[in-house]
Amino acid sequence: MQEKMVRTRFAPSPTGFMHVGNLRTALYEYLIAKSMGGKFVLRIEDTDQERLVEGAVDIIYNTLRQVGLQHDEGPDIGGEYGPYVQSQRKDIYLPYAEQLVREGKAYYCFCTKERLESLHSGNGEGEFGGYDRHCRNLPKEEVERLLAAKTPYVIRQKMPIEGSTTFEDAVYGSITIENKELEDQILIKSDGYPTYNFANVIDDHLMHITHVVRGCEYLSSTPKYNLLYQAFGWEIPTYVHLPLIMGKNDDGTVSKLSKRHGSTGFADLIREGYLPQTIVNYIALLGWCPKENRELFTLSELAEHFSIDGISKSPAVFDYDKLTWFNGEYIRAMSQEDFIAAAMPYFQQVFGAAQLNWPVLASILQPRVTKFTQIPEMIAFLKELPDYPADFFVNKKSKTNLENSADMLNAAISALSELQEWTVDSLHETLMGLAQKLEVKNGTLLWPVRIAAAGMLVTPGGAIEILAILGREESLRRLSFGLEKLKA
RNA sequence: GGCCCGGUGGUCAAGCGGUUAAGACACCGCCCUUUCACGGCGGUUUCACGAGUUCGAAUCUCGUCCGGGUCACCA
Repeated sequence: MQEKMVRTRFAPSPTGFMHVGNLRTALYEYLIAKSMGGKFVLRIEDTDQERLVEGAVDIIYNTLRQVGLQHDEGPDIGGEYGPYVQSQRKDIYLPYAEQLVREGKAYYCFCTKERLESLHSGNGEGEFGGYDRHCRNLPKEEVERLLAAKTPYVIRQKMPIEGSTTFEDAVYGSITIENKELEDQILIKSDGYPTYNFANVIDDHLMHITHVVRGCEYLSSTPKYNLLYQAFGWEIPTYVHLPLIMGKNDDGTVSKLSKRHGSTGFADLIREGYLPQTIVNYIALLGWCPKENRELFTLSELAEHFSIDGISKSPAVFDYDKLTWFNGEYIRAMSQEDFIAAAMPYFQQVFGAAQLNWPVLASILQPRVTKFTQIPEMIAFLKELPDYPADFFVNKKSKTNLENSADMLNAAISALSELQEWTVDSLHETLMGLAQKLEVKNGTLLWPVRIAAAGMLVTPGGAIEILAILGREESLRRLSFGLEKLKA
């Protein structure tokens, strides 16, 4: 019993933008292949010569590399079934279309765009506005005459007029569509390039793709694919249609995720401070659920646990809150070295080239940050003391008021002035010892110290860490300044 | 509008004829605590509706409603 090697393909068009929906499709294609020991193929679909975008292919490579979706075959690394760029395969498609013409399964169509447009506008809304099959039964001599006269043409597939077509989808089950709903679709465009649908079928067959994985917006065109496979007598692949990713609109409704819902491009999310592995983990769970009750997965763990029967049928709303939670989880799981390295650009945004006690700064930030982009705002107070009112010193729970805050600050300043070493440990020891000596609760001493050191009610980290980062000189300056404020 | 596909809390979702209807995010409360966060504990909130099948339905069937997708010489 030898199973056929599973092969999936990611077939993006180089549009210059990697939508998370596309990325999720790529992810599932990768996971389906890898979970079954198969191969994942990258194919660039650039048959639309009018929409070519400079550098767009590099964006595809970069994105796949950042998230770790390493393909086994593709334009950059080659493979047995290349080339892997459709524009380089241009000559492959026409002979297949001509074969269908010879066999009476397709035909030349000479209709002008103008005529086709009039067809669409002719009947009112709601009517089936498809092609009227004007050229389907043109006399042979007429076809030859028009061809000889170099009349521009397209090649269309003859759809059955009667009956219905049924196909199986691994997610949605058995789906039947009446053939009369199907238009005689164009296979070869007048510029000689194949249409997306046609090239897709030819390439998938030639590249031995076993699982055709794509968004379920293709569900209703799948019968056309099937009919094409049948016309050639080719084996039909396993279809895996994925539920759509939706975005929430302002009015509470949902629709296919698009730019108006916020950042929907991979690059946008990265720019906003999300980690590549966060994005992978989150979108893996949008439309798929593991057998066990668990949410945190690395890419290789996903490949281990993925299975098609866990794919959901219903559309999923993209939730930025949950994505942010995932990001926080990944940030907290980082080693301190990695965290510092990743946060350094944001540190430098505030401090320039200055050197601070990065480990202490990291220790207070890492459990609090959910996106790296939050960092500059969170640490700005360390660079410059904000203006703050004296009543910040008053806190009921810590039992502080204007009078005892001044006392606390006074005591703290004299104790800290004596301090030899300026570290978290020595500061901790000194201030805790002082509170004990003064017979006040820790909060009574530390609240005013923190307020004077930070100038803010809410800070990342406590008084001790903040003093440690500030250093002796700046700390004492800020504490004295606070004391002045209380005396005034 | 035709056709296709969906519908379990605000969101992601488990569930495949018998469950007190998991879990996560978000939200609220408590604890921890020098603020916030982290962590711990607890809580509010769900099977779209109506028939039918069945001893028994979130699970099966039909209808209704709602939502989405699709109807190109785009991919």
